[in-house]
Amino acid sequence: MNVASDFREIQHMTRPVRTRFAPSPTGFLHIGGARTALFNRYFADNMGGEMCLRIEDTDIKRSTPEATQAIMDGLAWLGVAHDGDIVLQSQNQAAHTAAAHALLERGAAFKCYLTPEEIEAEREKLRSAGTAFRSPFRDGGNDGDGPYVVRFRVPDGQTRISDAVQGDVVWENENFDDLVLLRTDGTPTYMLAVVVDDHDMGITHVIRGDDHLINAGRQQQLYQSLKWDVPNWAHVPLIHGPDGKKLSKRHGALGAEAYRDMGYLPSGLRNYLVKLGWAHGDQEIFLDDSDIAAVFSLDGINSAPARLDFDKMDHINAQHIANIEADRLLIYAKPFLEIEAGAPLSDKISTRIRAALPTLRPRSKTLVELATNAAYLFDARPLDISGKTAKSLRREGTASLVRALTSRLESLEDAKWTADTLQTVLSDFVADQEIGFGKIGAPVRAALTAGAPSPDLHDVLALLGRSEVLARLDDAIPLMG
RNA sequence: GGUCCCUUCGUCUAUCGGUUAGGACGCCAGGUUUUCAACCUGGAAAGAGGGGUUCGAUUCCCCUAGGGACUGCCA
Repeated sequence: MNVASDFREIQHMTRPVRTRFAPSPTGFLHIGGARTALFNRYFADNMGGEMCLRIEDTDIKRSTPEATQAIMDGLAWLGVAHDGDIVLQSQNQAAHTAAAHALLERGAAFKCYLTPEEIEAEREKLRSAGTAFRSPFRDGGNDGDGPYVVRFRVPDGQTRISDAVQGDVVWENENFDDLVLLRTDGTPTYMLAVVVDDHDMGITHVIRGDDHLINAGRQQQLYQSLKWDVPNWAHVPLIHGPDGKKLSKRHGALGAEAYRDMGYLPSGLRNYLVKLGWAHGDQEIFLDDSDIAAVFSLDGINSAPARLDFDKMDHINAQHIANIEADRLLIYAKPFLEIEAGAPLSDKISTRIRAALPTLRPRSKTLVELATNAAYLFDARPLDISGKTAKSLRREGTASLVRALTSRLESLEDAKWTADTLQTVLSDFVADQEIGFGKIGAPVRAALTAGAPSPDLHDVLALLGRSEVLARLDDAIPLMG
């Protein structure tokens, strides 16, 4: 080993970790892509490195600024930050074509004059024969004319990659096509562009979906022909739907924004997603991302595909709702509350909801549930009480009991209108009347909440406030037996 | 068709040749109880099938079956 290669070796080993998330702009941030982004982020954080974002827009026809924006919005909502500027692959064409020409010069690539029709006929034959495509132009000497593409001349032998998740994978090179590097119009293809960009960006670890596993073989050949260092590979299994099939439109909920709209907290989704296919002992709940980053490693990633499980997602999200700080919870919950209320929240209602948070948290797995659980706080008077709930009011003697309670409540001044004193008032009342709590509890709850899910009665009284309670009670008296 | 990847409770997973195969979600039963939750206790529930290797396989190897990816001048 000479000094130069020795130096390169050391440099390679000490190169700072740099990962990348490289989605193609297809319209939204795919939930599987979101998890890939998370893996890249946590791995980089764990290694004290960086994660870059690159948009794979080599296919100009199918790429739009809107789609790119949608992905960025998705990442922003999910809370996955990237380091440095966003790289648009389409901006690096010059480097891509330069690499293709370098390959051409050293005979690792060639010009192929086959027409699309000829190729199609050829592939037809090869498919039944079970062999890979080899261009008749690969060995030169018979220059054609007319339009051509630049193809990679697949080397002989075999290709072995070492994958952090899948282990060592070996292919006979005869299974690889002579793939296109430059199209007829001179534009680079994806396969060339990724290699050049990953190299130019100094990417040390390529962490992506295992639909790219075979591409890693192709790309490694390219790296080697270009005489570049091969990055570390990590191909993570795809996410499947609850039915075990590949995630598709049929399953709904493909994009991150769908999960946002279902009422998941970004931190809850991050927790669920990173735990899907990655394990660290028995720990399931990670409330703090830095705890994940501290223990995240590639060899904790399972090599089998995982199914989405909404029950588990709900459970993890519930833990995050229970623990996130109030201000942030309110920010995320606001749109859901306003949908539930059908109107913007008044200051009075907002204050009421904030006060109710401790009772709202433990019964809400999603923000949608939180909003429905908060409905009793902002429902307009008079409440619409019907069905089974109305029945609990009609019981003989209820009206007089409630009136008795009401007079005690009326005598309670505003300053003493707290959950604690109200609880005492209620239990004293029940004791004095020598009745079970249900006898007064059920109708009062019906009158105050119309049967909507609600916390302990004294909490309901405290949260609603003195005048609202008295008014709602008064509203319901005529309905009582 | 060809190449490659994958296979532990219903689901997500732990186990890095020797365990009563552990945890979580969900489910069931009980407790608490003022609706709905939360919470507490307990329970049922797994190594795809078949061959090897080994004193000993869930763990290593092979075959079969099943699932998946790729097979584009898409990414």
